[in-house]
Formats: sequence, C-alpha cells, structure tokens
Amino acid sequence: MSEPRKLEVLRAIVEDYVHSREPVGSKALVERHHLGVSSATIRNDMALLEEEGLIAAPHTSAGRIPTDKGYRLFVDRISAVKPLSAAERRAIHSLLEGSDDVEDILERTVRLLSQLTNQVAVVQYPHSNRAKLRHIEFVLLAPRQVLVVLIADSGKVEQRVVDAGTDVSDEDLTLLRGRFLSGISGAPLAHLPQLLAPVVALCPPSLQGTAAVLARGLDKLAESTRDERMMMAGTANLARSNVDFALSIGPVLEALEEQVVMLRLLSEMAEDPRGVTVSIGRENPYDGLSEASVVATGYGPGAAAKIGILGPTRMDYPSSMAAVRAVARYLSRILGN
Amino acid sequence: MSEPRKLEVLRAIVEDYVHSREPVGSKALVERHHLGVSSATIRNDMALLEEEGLIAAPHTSAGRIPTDKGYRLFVDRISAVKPLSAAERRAIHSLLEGSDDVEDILERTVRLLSQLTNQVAVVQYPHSNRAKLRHIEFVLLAPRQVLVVLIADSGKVEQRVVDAGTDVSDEDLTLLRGRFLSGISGAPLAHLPQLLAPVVALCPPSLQGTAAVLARGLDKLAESTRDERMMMAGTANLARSNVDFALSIGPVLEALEEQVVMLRLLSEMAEDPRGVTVSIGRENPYDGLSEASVVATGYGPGAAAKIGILGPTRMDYPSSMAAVRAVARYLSRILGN
DNA sequence: CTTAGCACTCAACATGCCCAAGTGCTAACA
DNA sequence: TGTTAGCACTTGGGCATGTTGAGTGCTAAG
Repeated sequence: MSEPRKLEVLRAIVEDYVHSREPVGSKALVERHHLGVSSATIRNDMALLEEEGLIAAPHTSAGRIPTDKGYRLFVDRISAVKPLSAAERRAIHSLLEGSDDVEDILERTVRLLSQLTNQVAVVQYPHSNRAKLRHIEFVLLAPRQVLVVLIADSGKVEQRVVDAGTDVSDEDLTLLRGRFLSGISGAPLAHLPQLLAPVVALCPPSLQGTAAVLARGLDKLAESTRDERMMMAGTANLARSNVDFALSIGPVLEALEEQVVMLRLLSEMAEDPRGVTVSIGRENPYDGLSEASVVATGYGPGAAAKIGILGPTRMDYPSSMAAVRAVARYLSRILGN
Repeated sequence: MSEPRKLEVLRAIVEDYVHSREPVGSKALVERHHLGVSSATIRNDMALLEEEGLIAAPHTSAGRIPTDKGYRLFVDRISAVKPLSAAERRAIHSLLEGSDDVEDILERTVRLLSQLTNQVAVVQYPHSNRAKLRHIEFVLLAPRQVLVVLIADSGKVEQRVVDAGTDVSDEDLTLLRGRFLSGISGAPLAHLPQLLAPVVALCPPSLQGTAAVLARGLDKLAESTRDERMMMAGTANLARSNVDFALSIGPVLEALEEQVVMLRLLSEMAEDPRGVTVSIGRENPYDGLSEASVVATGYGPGAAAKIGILGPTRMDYPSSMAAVRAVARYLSRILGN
C-alpha cells in the first residue's frame, strides 16, 4: 500500500465530490483520474482511508464523501493553492483601484471577494488597537446636548450625542475642547481611560460636571472604536449552496448576524501571520457553523485585521484560498498608502 | 349570496392558511369557524371568490389559498389591527429606553421588531434631506491627505479622505475651514453644490487647487448624507419561513443586500402619512420579492423615514401591522427629544 | 338561497419490483 | 507484499401500480 497513492485517492475524492456534489465510488474514480490501478485496488485504499476517518459512506452501497478530517488533511498536505486566472486578477485590480475612503474600499473588497468565490465574504475593519487619537470635536446641538466626535489617526470617526446635564455654552465647549486636546491628543486610544481623569481634574470647577460627562462620552467612543466591526456581502450565495441542502442556512445566517460570533471566530483563527487559515466544519467554535468552513487571512499592518469567506464544508478550497490571499494582498497594498 | 359572508369566508381562508400553511377546504372551514352554513354553501362562495381572483386552488382537488389580490382585500377591508400583548408592549418599552445614540437606538429597534414579528426587519436612517450643515472639519492625515468631516444638525457625521494634490499645511487648512464655514454654515445640505463654487472663488489664489478639492469632497459627503441608508435584522427568520418553501430565499437575500432596492421600495410605499402600508407579492416593484410582502410605516418628524418588516406573502398581517405601528410610534417618541 | 347527495379528480402515500452502483472478500497472480 | 479479477451481497432510487381521502362541481330537492 503506497502512502502517496492513498493521498492521491483522497485528493481525487475531494475534488470529485466538490465538483459533483455526489458521493464518489471506486469505479468512477479510476475512470475520471488516470491513477494507474484498478478499481479493486482503489477500494482497498478507500477502506483504509475510511478506517482513518478521512472519508465516510452515507450508506452501505454508496460512494464515499470526505469527512471534516479528510478536508483538513486535503488542505494541509495535498492541495496546492490554485493561481487566479488573469481575468480574476484584472477584476481585482480594476475594482479596487481609485478610492481613498476606507469604508468604501472595504465594501468593494467584500463584494468582489464574494463574487470571486461565490461564497459569503466577510471583512473585519482594520484594527485600531494601536490607533492614536488625532482629533476631537464638541458640537452644541441643543442647550444641553453635545455631539462628541472622536477622530483616530486611522481615519476612523466615531460620534455620539451626550446629555450635558446642565446648560452649556459654545465658549465653554471651546475651552474644554482645548483642555482635552492638549491632554490627550496623539495618545493611543487604549490609554484614554487613564488619561481622561487628570484632564477633568484640571478643568475649572464650574465646568467639572460637564467635563466629566464629556470625558465619559469620549471614553465610550474610544471603546467602540477599539471594538471590532465587520462588513459582509454575498449572503444570497448561501441560498445557492443550500439547494442540495447539506448546509441548513438558518443557523449560518444567525451566526453572520451576530457579528460578535463572527469576529471572535475570525480573531481566533489565522494564528499563522502569513498564510491563509482554514477552519472546517466542526472545528468551528460555533455550533451553527458545523457544516460550514471559513477561509481567512490577515491583511494590513501586521496582518492584524482579518478578511475571509464562509461557505459549505464542501467548497473549492484551493480556489477560495487563492482568492482570499490575492484579495488580502491587494487590500494591504492599497491601504498601505 | 350574501356579500358579508363572502368576506367572512375569505377572512377565514386567509387566517387558516396563514396558520396551517396548507390549502384550506370547504369542510375544514365550517368545522373550524362557526359560520352558520354547510360546506356546500361555502363551496359556492369559494367558487365565486375564485372567479373574482381572490383565491386559487393549487390543483383540482386541493383546498384554496389566497392570491395576492385576496390578501390585499383582506388587509384593506377585513382585518382589524390586532392589539399587542402587554408583554410585547413591555418589551418595546424596556428595550428602547435608555440610549442617546441614534445608531444604537435604530439597531435595537430593528432587532426588536424582527423578534416581535419573526420576520426580517428593516429601518431607514432618519431623513436628512432638510438637514442643515452644522460643522465641518479638515484634518491633516499626511502632507497631502486631508480628512474631510461633515456634521449635519441631524447629528449625522460623514467623513472621507481626499488627496489634496499638493502639499498643504495645517495653517492653510484652518484658513480654508474658516472660509468654507462662513460660506456654508447653516445651509441646507441640498444647497451645498451651488454654494461651494463662490466660496472657492473667494479663496486666495495659491490655495485655489486645494480649495476645489476640498469642495468636491464636501459635496460628495453632502451627497452621501442625503443618500439614504438602512439597517436590518432577522435575516435568519427567512430560513424558517423557507422550510415550507413557498418563498425561495435567494432572491430575497439579494434584494436585502442591494440596499438601493430596499430603500426605493420603502420610499415608494407608505404614501399614507399616518397608517401602515402593505405591499403584497407581485405588487412589489422588485422581481425577487414577488413572493414576499412588506409592511411599513413612517416614523420621526413628518414620518419621512420608514421602518418595516419583510416576510412571505403568507404572513400574519394584523399582528405584523400592529407591531410595526407600535414600534414606529415608540421610535418617533424617543427620537423626538 | 341553501343543502344533501353523488360522481369525479388528483396528490399523497404505499407496495412491490428491478436495476445500477457500490462494497467487501477471496483467491489467484506478479 | 501489493495488485487484480471475480463474485456475492447490500441498498437507494426509479418506476409501475393500486389505494385512499380530501376536495371539488353539479344537480335536484327543500
């Protein structure tokens, strides 16, 4: 029993199954792939693969389908990342050039990726853990209501309306803004909580209350800026995969809507800072995704933020991985400016 | 043939069908509803209803199901808006109190509405057509890159990075900001395009180029502020309705993802400024929604922005309408501050 | 206008049968 | 020791056939 051929058989099974969506049998296998042996030999190999838990038969006289473990081995040891076609490269190029706005770029990227892979695409906003505070703004909306705006050097802007408690004038706000700015301008957002208290303490006694309210507002803004957000596209692709319903679509939609779930999932995978990481079926920490796989990688500075796709375990991993990797690279390059 | 009874029969058919998801026949009808007549009589009535196109039979010997037209008549003339339960009222109350941030409130609202109705909930951001410009900010991110921030008096903040073309200093920006502010502060966003040109013309010759770039940036921001955006929740509910697949879920997900489609849909319906409007099946302008219904109403000042739900045509209209109306009212009240 | 009765239709279900695809095993072979 | 041919066995899917029950439309009487 040759080890290489066993892997070759597994590879053939995965490829055929992904392509045909039907359990694949020994005979069909020797016909479609020119392995130099007979179906009987393949059967022996298959029996071994099944023993090792890499493939399984839905019922006695049906072909085999890969298990999660089988896909895992396939991804780790067998498959080569399939290069993108020239047309696909061009598509990436033309679709992602020519915009400055981060939000806009991310939106295009995620749409592109979902079209490229025919799966759901997900992208995490660039990390702003290390972001520094660039600017703040207090705008009086009504006698007691102040719009607090925080701008990070990542270009991210967050705003929030706070109730000042007492009436406050434009002059007061300008004064307070100056104080706050000199105290926290340029500071990492992560340090904001510690830095704000002393600033408030230094404000004129008559404005202490207002200052405290504003500080709390800023703190919350910094928090939600640090908070990760995500964007997605291509949910309709789920319906298509669903036609042959191995994948029940409901739980997946729930997971996607619970951004917290997806964000944790993305953060937890992709430890490998350079490569593309894959999480297959029950490997996923979330139950609703037990029949789904996620292919993701990092992008941007330090590959800290993640981008990826989600689809049924029976997906074309080589192509998906290639697409994710290529798109992530372009994205990094464009955001690099 | 009594007209009132005919309507009563239609009502019974709609209610039973919504409840059971199965075509309803004459016999079952007389059993479940105590209409004072026999099944034969009902059959005659049904034949008439079918002639009028209000109900239809999927095949010869099956019961009847309501047509789009039947649902239309049902919501227009038959159904009464079902009052919410006390528990539901309490849920609305507790979930929507205690937040200042518009974004946050909308998110909670839309989640609440989707849970209340078990459908997909959609909310349009408050209209800012009449919004005025409250504030602008230019922030230097890099020698040539300027973050342009626009704040409307609605509290909406939009930002965008523009490339100045030439190097520009902080002082230049402060100067330009002053010029722009004095020229357009307080102006309705809709007027911005006309107002910007003269301001640029009045800037120092050396800064004309930069001023023009910034003006274009502001213009785009104003445009996207005028642009309507939306938020949604509960897409997973689609999967549940889909179990009995009258409604193929793919096209619906596509429509939901194409926010433009949904926004146009929402704007086009609900002419009636006070009531709840319903758009049923093929009445929808978008093909993918030919088996879906939308229940929506306006909220906020002038009921200009819309909130609503989307589900299969076979939905519980009275309850849905009640929920949408109640939630919209609370939302208006809270945003009224 | 209503109702009982009746003949008719048809999807859904069940039953039985056959076939093709696929398996595992054994014995022969290189 | 690994490969192969052959064979008996399993089983889901397709097909023809029959049965049932819900539901209809129509007619004639109340």
